[in-house]
Amino acid sequence: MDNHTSSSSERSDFIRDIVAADLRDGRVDSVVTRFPPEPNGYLHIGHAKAICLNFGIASEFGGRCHLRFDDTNPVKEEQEYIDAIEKDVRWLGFDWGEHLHFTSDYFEQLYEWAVHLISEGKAYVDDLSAEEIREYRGTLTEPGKASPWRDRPAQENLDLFKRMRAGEFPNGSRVLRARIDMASGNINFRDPVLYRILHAAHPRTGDAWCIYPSYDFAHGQSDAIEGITHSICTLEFQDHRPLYDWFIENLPVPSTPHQYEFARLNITHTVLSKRVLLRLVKEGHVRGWDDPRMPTLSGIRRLGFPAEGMRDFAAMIGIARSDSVVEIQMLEYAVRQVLNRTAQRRFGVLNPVKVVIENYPEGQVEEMETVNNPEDPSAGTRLVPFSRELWIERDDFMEDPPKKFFRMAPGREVRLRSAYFVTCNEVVKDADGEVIELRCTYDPETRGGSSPDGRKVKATLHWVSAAHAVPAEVRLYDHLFTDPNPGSDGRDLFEGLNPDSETVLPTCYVEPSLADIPAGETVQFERLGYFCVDPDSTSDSLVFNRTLTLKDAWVKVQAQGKQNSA
RNA sequence: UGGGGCGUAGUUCAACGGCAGAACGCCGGCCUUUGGAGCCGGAUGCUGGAGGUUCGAAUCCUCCCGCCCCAGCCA
Repeated sequence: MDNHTSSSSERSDFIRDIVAADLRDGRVDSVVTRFPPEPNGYLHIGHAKAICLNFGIASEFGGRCHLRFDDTNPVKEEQEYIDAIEKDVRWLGFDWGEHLHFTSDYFEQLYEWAVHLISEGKAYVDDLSAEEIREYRGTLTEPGKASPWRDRPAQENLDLFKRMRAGEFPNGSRVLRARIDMASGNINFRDPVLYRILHAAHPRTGDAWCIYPSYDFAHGQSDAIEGITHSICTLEFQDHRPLYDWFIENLPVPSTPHQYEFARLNITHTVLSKRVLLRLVKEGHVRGWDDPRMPTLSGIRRLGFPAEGMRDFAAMIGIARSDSVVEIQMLEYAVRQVLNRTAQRRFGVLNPVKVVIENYPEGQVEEMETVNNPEDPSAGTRLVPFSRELWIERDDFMEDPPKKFFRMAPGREVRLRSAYFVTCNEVVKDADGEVIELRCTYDPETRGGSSPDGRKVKATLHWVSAAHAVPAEVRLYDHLFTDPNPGSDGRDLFEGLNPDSETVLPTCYVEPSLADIPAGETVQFERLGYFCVDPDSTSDSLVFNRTLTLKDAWVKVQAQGKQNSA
């Protein structure tokens, strides 16, 4: 497999440069990366960036990438999350092959290595409470001081550590600490905790253990066990790298992995923090982890974002070490690119208003041929029934149109896509003055949508035959937060939630070819946007989620009009 | 006030001592049986600042400024 001529491998960044140099100079024989999620929540778009990076590098350089669950804290972790994470990584398009691993697989080895450190006088059991440890640690500007237990003899430490494992002590009563440097400017070196007592059932090891290793003591050693060559993580772990290296140097590990850090992803109008996402779910601001408004992979999948768009986006934004916030428009662009190419076109009317074509024979039905995707001739054509009474979009008519409104208006001829030219002659209103029906005539010579005399119309409208229409619920989605940088104004994050992030339209009409469309499929409703069939959908009651709108020049004209008149 | 990082168009990134570029966004035009898509064109930078080295600095050096991360028995 030669990826090196493909466009994706032309992309470069400082990490790929390092990998290429390590391979070239023989520091590694082949590259091994890993994606190491903690199963304490669902994966989000920020994780997708890391997944694309790790799996992408492995595939571009002919190496491999492991999926490793960093499951060292049973009080926060659940099997549900493990299952969801595996599903999401696969959905994104990546395969870890044989290399599904769990840090918990290494608990016995990690324990032995802890014993090794104790024997060398490089670790000790501390009886201080959590609060005392914090006090002894010092502050950012003042050095810490030694715990009274710091010089405990190795034999006593060994004995105590064994008894910690045996379950003789309650939670929080003792910890195992590395013995490094209480005065270090790097706080991670001030005798970091290696093991804590947690009498809690673990999703995988059950009650086999009541002491669990900390992240610092587990991560690098797990990398070493798996032969990871490049351990890639986010910037907040930079300060941990010297400690990561310290364990690799002071333990008889089978390989010497190295850690590299990159800037985590931030996106406007949303938030990528597991803590906040968990709150959104638990407090009911959204309906679940897979709510279409959530930036989780399960959320965007339900919204209708294709995995390919997500991967393209990851390639677009690149990898760097500076903090940044990507405009969500860039993600949306990547998604539209894919959907424009792949989504079949259909007719759907969201806010229906009735059209009656007075000179069209009552009871007549014509099957109008129309293309499934102008971007892809191989998608073919389909037949859409046309009849005397139709639904069109309420927004496509104005009784008193402003200058730049091209759509239907009294006396104006427009095209019904793939059907006929029609002209509105009369507007029927109800008692409240609401337009309820548009009486039109059609020109039989314009069948298919073009006129033999060559006359033009400015607008083309989508439509659905009333007699053949399939009712559907359509859920309109918008950004979760109104503010591009949620919480930046210092107010509570949740006050900035967009109240209009979801709008449910219960009475929409779609063309009959959509009657049996399966959940998960995405189509373009012409002129409106992309719509994905929600899992709530049944053949009796269709439900579509609006993935994204199409770019709409008219909304810009409207906005400018408002500005001018203001 | 200790330690570790980061500053290049509005945004995300390139440029690795040799004319500061791309993508997204924005503006204008063309085209159009989607006001979509596509095509063409345009604007936008004191490369955070000040010194220095050099024929030549975004790039190397010094100082300054700003922003981010670290004081969990979370990861």
